[in-house]
Amino acid sequence: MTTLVDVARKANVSKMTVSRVINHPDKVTDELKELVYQAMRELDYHPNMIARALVDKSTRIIKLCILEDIDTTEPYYMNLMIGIAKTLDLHQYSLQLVTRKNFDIGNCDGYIITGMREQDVDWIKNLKKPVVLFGENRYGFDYVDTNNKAGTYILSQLALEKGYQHLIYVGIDSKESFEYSRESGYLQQVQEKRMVPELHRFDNHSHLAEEFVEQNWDKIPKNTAFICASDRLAIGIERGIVRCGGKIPDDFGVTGFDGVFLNQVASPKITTIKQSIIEMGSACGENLLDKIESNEQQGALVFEPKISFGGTLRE
Amino acid sequence: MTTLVDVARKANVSKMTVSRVINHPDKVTDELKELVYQAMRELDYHPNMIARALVDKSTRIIKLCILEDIDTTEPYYMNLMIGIAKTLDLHQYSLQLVTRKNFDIGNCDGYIITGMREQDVDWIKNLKKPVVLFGENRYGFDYVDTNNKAGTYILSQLALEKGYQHLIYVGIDSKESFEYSRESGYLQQVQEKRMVPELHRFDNHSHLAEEFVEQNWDKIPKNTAFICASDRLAIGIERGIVRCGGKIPDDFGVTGFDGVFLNQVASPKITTIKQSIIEMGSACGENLLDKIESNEQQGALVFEPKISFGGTLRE
DNA sequence: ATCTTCCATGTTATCGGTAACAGTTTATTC
DNA sequence: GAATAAACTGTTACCGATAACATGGAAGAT
Repeated sequence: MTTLVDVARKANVSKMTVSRVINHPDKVTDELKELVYQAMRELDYHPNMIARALVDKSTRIIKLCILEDIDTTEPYYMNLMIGIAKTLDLHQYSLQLVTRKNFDIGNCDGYIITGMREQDVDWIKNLKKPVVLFGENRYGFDYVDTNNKAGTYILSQLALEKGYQHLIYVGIDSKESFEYSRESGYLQQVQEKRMVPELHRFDNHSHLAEEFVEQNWDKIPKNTAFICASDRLAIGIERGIVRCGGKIPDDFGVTGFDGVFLNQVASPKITTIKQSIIEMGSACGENLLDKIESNEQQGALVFEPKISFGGTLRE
Repeated sequence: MTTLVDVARKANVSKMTVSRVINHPDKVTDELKELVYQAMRELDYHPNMIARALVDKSTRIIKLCILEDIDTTEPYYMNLMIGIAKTLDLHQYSLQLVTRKNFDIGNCDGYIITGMREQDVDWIKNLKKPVVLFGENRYGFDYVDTNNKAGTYILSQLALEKGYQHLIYVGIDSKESFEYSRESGYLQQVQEKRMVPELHRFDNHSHLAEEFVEQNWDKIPKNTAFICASDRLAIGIERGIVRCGGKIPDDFGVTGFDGVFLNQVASPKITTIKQSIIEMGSACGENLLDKIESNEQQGALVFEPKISFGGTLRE
């Protein structure tokens, strides 16, 4: 492996000059810089990150901590990791997957945390390394997320444009920030149109939504669209309607949120918000690395939602 | 952060002695060792992996390279990563997720490769760091996998015990080693019972298996069990049988292989081989780390298959 | 023309460990 | 009991980089 010294020898300069060419190129004359660059090229030199890390007491490790139960069937986290890993690789950082349990084993330069709930706030506040959350929050932590409010807002709008006359919101029964945002997107749309909002909340299981439809079938008028906070709930609603003999999308509309896996087994497919988790993961990594290098708050990174058209809203 | 020198000072020895207590404890007297251990405890000392890595030119990075298309809906790779990460964490290694494209960016101490095909063999042979494959192979590479042959063998056996009188094997149309093994497990069972084998092969898509059943429905006698090389194919067979009016499990049996995701949406659930990918991932990590530290071939690690009972074979 | 000041470069020490060698003590041998 | 081997422990150099300080020469000030 070629080292700084090899390059220095070849370029006839001290190794410090080489180091400077890499880290503070403005402090070296163009002439020498050219020599050094050439030597680096000829020797195919790549700085040894380990040595550098030893000096500046860094680790070049980023820990990804998934606080939710990850034993799910969703490719969500896989995509997230792929996205993060992609960025980190480019900057020669490596990704370490940890759980709350082995969180403190080994050092790192920063954290990406996802699935944060209220109870985790203090813990996160006390972390001594930069943190970026994946998922919006209202505690001032930097984060990356889809614009949740805009998502339900535009889906509600679309449903109304398609002529559905009642909009029922089916939310997740949790106090997480994204849920509030999704609710408020629906509410805003409904209020702008001077309609009466109707909200229901369940744990995020399709069968609960399905039961809800079955038990309230007689009270649900035709021409209703359900704006759901997740694809999972949307699938449940869809199944409930089908089972009760309702016609989708002619008499009833359904929209979801997520666009990851479940959408692929539903029939017809749910019209939903598509989130490019990979892309968002990349952004997450970049945000964190910027933060590490600049030591400054980077702010939130919000992705504008895109509708993924399925067959659960009229054409 | 406490260092070797801090510990040495506290224990009144040289830092070399502390280093030896950690790496070659047999070369230090018990008396000093005790002193050092105590100092380490009191100071909560943890060796700096970066410094160590600088000396022995290691990186403490393991690259996981997934050669197949990972944009699937299976949680398979997620589980694999969780398993690997678990072990690596314990040994203060970190996991880097790479694709063939960015494979060479940055150094590492070893590779875990999955999804290898014939065309990758030469490339893998030329890698200069230890490699463990996830998935069996016949090129002499160390690997971790389920005992594929035993899997179809015991499923075939089970089907026969349940009284099905014909066994049809539905395989994946590929030349990968695991497929050969699964075929041979079926074949061995069938031959032991002096039955006539019947094999069909398709790309690993459920609809192909489904079409096969529909097109050959009249030729398939009652009391047949289908031994499938994947859950995906099994689901297709199941759907085909249901669509043609066949009764599962009374008149027809179906078994799969994998037990990861698809099993959860099938109705009835497929009787299949359950693979604990997480556990296998851990084993993979351990195997590789042993190899790195001992510099010796570790051999294959084969997990014995376990049947996951669904509703596609008679009670 | 001499004294600063500034800028580009080189030298030294350091990060936290480990290997190789040196020195010291204890045990073994004849 | 002196010579020699064996067993510990300490010293020094080094891994590959960077920061802080030292040096030397050119430009600017007086």
